[in-house]
Amino acid sequence: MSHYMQNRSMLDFRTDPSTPAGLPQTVDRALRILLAFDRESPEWGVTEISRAFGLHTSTAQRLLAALTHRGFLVRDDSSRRYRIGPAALYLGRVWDQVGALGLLAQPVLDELAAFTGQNILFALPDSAHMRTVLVAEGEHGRLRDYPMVNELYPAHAGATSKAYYAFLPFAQRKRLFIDRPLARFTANTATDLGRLERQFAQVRARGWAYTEGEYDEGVATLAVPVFLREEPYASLSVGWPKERLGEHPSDWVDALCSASERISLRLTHRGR
Amino acid sequence: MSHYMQNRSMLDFRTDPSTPAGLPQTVDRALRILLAFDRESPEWGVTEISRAFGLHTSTAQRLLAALTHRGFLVRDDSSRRYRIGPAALYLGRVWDQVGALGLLAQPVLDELAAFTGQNILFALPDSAHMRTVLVAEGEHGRLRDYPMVNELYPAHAGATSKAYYAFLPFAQRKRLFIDRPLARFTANTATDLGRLERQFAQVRARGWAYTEGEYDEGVATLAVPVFLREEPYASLSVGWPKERLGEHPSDWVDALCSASERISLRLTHRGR
DNA sequence: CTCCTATTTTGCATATAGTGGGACATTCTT
DNA sequence: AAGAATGTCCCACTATATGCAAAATAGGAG
Repeated sequence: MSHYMQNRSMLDFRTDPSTPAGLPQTVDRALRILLAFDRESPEWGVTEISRAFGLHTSTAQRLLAALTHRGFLVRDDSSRRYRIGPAALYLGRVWDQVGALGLLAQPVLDELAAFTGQNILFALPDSAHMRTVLVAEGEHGRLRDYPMVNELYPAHAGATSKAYYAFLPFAQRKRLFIDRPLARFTANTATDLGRLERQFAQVRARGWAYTEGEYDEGVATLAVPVFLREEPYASLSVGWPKERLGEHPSDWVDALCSASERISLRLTHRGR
Repeated sequence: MSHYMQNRSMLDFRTDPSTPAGLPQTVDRALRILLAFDRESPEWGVTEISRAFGLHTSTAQRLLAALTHRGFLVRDDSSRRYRIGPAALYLGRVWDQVGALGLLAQPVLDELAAFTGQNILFALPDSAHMRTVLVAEGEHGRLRDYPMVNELYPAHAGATSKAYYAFLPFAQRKRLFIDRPLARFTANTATDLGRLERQFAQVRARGWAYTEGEYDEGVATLAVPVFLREEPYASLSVGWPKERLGEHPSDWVDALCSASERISLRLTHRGR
């Protein structure tokens, strides 16, 4: 297991308490407050915020009101507590619509494609599948050979899916596979839940997934997860036609891992 | 066509230029600047921002830097222009993870369910389908009769899908239906592209969709679109078993439309 | 290549504008 | 009903964001 997965919970833009000199401190405080609304603590009162950030209640109250005025928070009038507001939905849609993910990650994929010479794939989970959202073409792999944007791969077949779903909490993964038979695509597809779970365990132990023709008969794939803070977020993979097996796949593990980490860093607004 | 669809582009939290007295103006400026990054203008320079908001370049520069420092924007060093940052992705995920949509919309659905006595459904588009994300149970409709959360309905069958897909730009809708045969679910399912497109046109003209047993044989559905700013965002519908047809469906059109509008208002941070 | 223009960045003095203290109001507890 | 905790409002003060001006950098034209 490569080293990069240890420090996923480092300091990032959410938790760093310092306001760099010269920047409007009021704005920075407001943004830090906004980022405090997460899954673990989705609701905050004025006093809680003031304590958590060492501010006067008066100040906290005004900052919360300012965030609320633009829809970043909403206030429940009966409980007087604040929650995340519709501007969060709006920003998330803008992120998608302008293809911001691509602007951040594509350069990393392109480097990988140049390094390996093979096609690179970036895929996001989508209802018990992985959906390719970014691709980079390597010199030895014409895109027609293999992946296109917006293709779907089932959760139980192929390294791309395995690298992601292996790191989902067991309860969530289980829910995906009960009541649905595991379709067989090739002779290598695991159609037995026990065997599949053992494969996932191996992927977790190694930190990467390698499959040969589990979904597409002639294709070998090497994949690693991409993390967003503590959670698996996406999957990054190299794919190549099996007959060109020459290169030893483990040669690319390090490159994939370091690319995955760079993307993670960018997605949490650390490293460039 | 009911009246509510006229004023979709009213003033909302994004465009209102006034900072209410007592609120920290710096914060409000920063948030307004952040909201200026949308699909139409995804990139801004310091001067552009300063002109658009009537600020000194110096001020604009510091506010942009503050937003960047917390990951809400990213700066392209070569062009010195700013784009939306990964904090937008983060906030969007928080919005989803804490079920903020439900907190905003569920009360409206519950009222509708009480008013109509039937089951109410709120569905979001999901790769050529509609996925139910919120339901409310009416006294005459046990949930078992009809909808559950997380069910999928194909884009070409049933009022729930029609109300949404009718308002997609033609080019986008077309892409969903080419190369895929339209599956037939019942005798009423439209499997011909021309006929389907005429149905969409009718939905647009009326502002609502009504179908009987196009997907589930025994079910009648009345649905309206929910808009987010200018774009269709979701679908809101009443469903009931056809044998209880007694009530005239058009009685519920107004209630559905006004509920849809209330949800829209909340999603753009106007009305309560 | 050099000059010119447009844009961005930095430093600093000023006064605007955010802050914290505290009083008042409200809600929840016991 | 009394007390505790939380939220809101108002005001004086000075911390802090601002505008100015100059320097630095980039881009375009000749």
